[in-house]
Amino acid sequence: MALEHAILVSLDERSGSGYELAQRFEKSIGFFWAATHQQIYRTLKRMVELGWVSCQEVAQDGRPDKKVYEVAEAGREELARWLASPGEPETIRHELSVKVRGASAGDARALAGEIARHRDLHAERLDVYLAIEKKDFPDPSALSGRPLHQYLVLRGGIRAERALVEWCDEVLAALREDDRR
Amino acid sequence: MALEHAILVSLDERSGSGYELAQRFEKSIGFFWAATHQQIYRTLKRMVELGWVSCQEVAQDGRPDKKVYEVAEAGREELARWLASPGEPETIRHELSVKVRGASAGDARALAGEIARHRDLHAERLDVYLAIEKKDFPDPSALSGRPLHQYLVLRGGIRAERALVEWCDEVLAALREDDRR
DNA sequence: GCCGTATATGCAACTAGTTGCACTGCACCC
DNA sequence: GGGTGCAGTGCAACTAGTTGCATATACGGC
Repeated sequence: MALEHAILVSLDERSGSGYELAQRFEKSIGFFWAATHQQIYRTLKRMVELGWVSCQEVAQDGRPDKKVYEVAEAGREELARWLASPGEPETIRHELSVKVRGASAGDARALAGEIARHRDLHAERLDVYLAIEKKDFPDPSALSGRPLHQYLVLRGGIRAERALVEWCDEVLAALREDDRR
Repeated sequence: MALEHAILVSLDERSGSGYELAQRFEKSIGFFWAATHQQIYRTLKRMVELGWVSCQEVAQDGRPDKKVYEVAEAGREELARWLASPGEPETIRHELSVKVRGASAGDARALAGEIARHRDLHAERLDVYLAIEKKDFPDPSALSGRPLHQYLVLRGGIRAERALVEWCDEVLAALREDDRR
């Protein structure tokens, strides 16, 4: 499992509470590793037991107390070990492809609507990524170390979303053409 | 869940046993929806209970008996309903991106080796897809209906693998450059 | 005072997916 | 007659992920 490791990576960048982590998984880390707050809280608990992170309760005024987590020495070791260890390529589960493949069993027009919807969702995501690229990484060739790594991951997101948008367009064009005949 | 639907799509193309389905998930459907034989057998059982597929035991000579599954009327209806119904975009879980983002916490050289390995895996997959494209779809503009849909899904695989190979190359070049400085 | 929203954490029950193993039948080879 | 390997089905136990709900503090608006 990699959720532990995704959390280690995030806490290594900056210590924080479960709540803060959940927000990062909403808007940054979550772009390439999705997780709900439930998963995060449960996993943090386990990681404390493993000694990978340490936990400190912090009282706040105007807000409920929070538990701030920090990567421990054992966590840093585990992270380094995991980074270098071979992993399987992802198991692919792409629902939209299943739908396209099954198109003959249903209404091709309705399916085209669904694909157009996904096309727009991916185009939106792509725009978000491109905006981040422009704002946070105006001069990529000057990057080094951590910011470089963050930039490279963003580049992966851009490539993936762009590929999806283009594929949706290809599918839509082909379905339209097939419909005309 | 979409495994039921992936199975419906596959059985709609051609009826078959759990074993045959498991093989298709290894080499064709599995390119975009992964499933083990365990999942398939369990799900087929459930689908019989739901009335989505019918099952017939077939004696074979020289081999153990098998159960051949076929899409039932209710299954066809369910498939048509599902095709037109909106689905969420996939929850992304891309381990390699997590590793790149965490690169600063470990040995960048070792990580580069891991990325190169994945690059080759994706390049291999890409070659497989391109070979299928060349062999099974020599004239894409003439395609229609089911073969067209199959071709379009293959095109998605090609685009995705190509994007991954190119991203790995970009990451490797950037890490090398950063290492030199 | 009540409602909505944001911060903050968590249990319980469920669904989905993985891993390891077990069994049968038969063919083929040494 | 013993091993290997493919075809074929399946249970049991586990890990991972989802969903619905519960709880508490506190700020601001009506």
